[in-house]
Amino acid sequence: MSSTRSDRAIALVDCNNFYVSCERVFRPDLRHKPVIVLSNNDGNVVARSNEAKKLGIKFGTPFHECRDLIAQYQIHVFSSNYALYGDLSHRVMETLSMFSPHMEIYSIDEAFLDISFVPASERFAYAQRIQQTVAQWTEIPVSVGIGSTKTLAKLANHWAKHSDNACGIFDLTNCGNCDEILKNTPVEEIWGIGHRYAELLKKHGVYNALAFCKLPDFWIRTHMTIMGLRTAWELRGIACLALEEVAPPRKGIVSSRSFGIPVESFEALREAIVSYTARAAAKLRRQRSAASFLGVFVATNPFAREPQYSNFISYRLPHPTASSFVLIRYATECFAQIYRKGFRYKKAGVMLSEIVDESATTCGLFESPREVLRHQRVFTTIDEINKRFGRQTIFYAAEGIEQPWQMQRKFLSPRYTTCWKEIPVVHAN
DNA sequence: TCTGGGGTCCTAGGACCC
DNA sequence: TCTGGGGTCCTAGGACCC
Repeated sequence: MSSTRSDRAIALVDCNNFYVSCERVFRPDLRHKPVIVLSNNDGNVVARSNEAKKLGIKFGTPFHECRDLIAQYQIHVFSSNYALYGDLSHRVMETLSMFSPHMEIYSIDEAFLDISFVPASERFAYAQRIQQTVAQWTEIPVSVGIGSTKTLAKLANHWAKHSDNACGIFDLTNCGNCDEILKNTPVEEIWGIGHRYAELLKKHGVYNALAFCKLPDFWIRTHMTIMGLRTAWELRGIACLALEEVAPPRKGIVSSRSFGIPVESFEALREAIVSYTARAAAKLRRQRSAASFLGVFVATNPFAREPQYSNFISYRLPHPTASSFVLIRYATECFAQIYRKGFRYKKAGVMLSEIVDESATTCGLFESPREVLRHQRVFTTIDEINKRFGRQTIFYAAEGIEQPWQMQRKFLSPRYTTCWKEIPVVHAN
């Protein structure tokens, strides 16, 4: 079980309470104070500072359910500011890329680094350097977990944050008693085991990671599919998950939002649909793909006691495309077919699927190649301008100007790093 | 009053075909 | 009376992740 463990070393670097840490970069007065960040539309709590966690604020709690605690303890509240988080994430990842030639950006706040080239005895110090450099260059605190597989690196990261000596670093490749660590890790903390499988395992008397990876392969395979079996092998130190250094293109792209207020009119809802389609199309072009299938959905608020309606319609495009013009045209047509008057809509969205490489796009039978090329030039230009000067610098008139349906973000902080108008100002006294 | 958004993969079962 | 066997494709649903 242990022979392969020391050969390979994967570090999982994870930003601590990432969204909260981002808010604190330009608000150092908020250090050591309870801070929370809300999901889109100021719906639920999605990030909490350690102080807020200690006060009993749980992940995912609806905002309105914690108002009392917020008032009582003067918790600082922020709406999600993705412009800020995305930019700071990029800076953290750039910094991390200096520490390994092989890196997988796993999410907005996590990356796996292959650090097998670092001798076992120096890995802890290496992790410290990572931590210090990221802190100095970006002000974002990170934790580092090291293991011989991705799953073990994840598990190590858990202990980096939760062990008594919590310095934010834990090296499982260099630890005296791995079995003891696995034994102290509850099954629900294992990466790849969610609450359903955790329940199932506990029902069978399996409570910790050590007991889990000692289960017979056949049992795991039968009850938890091949995915569960991979997880078990990874915990045993046998790598089943490769480092994905190049993100594979998305197979589906969804752009959807809940509205800040219920929307009833055909025109306002159509604005939202056009806006989401434009966003999805831009994502599509960014990964150099084209979509063959388009879906549109609308829904009322399932939590409200009022007439409910939801519908979804999909449409096979005449040929794969990434043209916003084309996609907007079909999305609008689809929307017109499912819209029903007299409902208070809360959410709408657009899905693009059956995604192919842009080189596979063909010119439609009744389109002129010149027209298609013209479209491509227009979008390349628009995308470039929006990239340089900020999203929505150029947008479609049909997206609307006022956009009363926009999501609610009452506690939004400035876009300190991505918008000239909101750049921080230093006052000299 | 107020409840997010965006992804992945696997499996079972049905339709259909030869 | 006997009532095959193997394959593909699609879909819905379930599990997971951040």
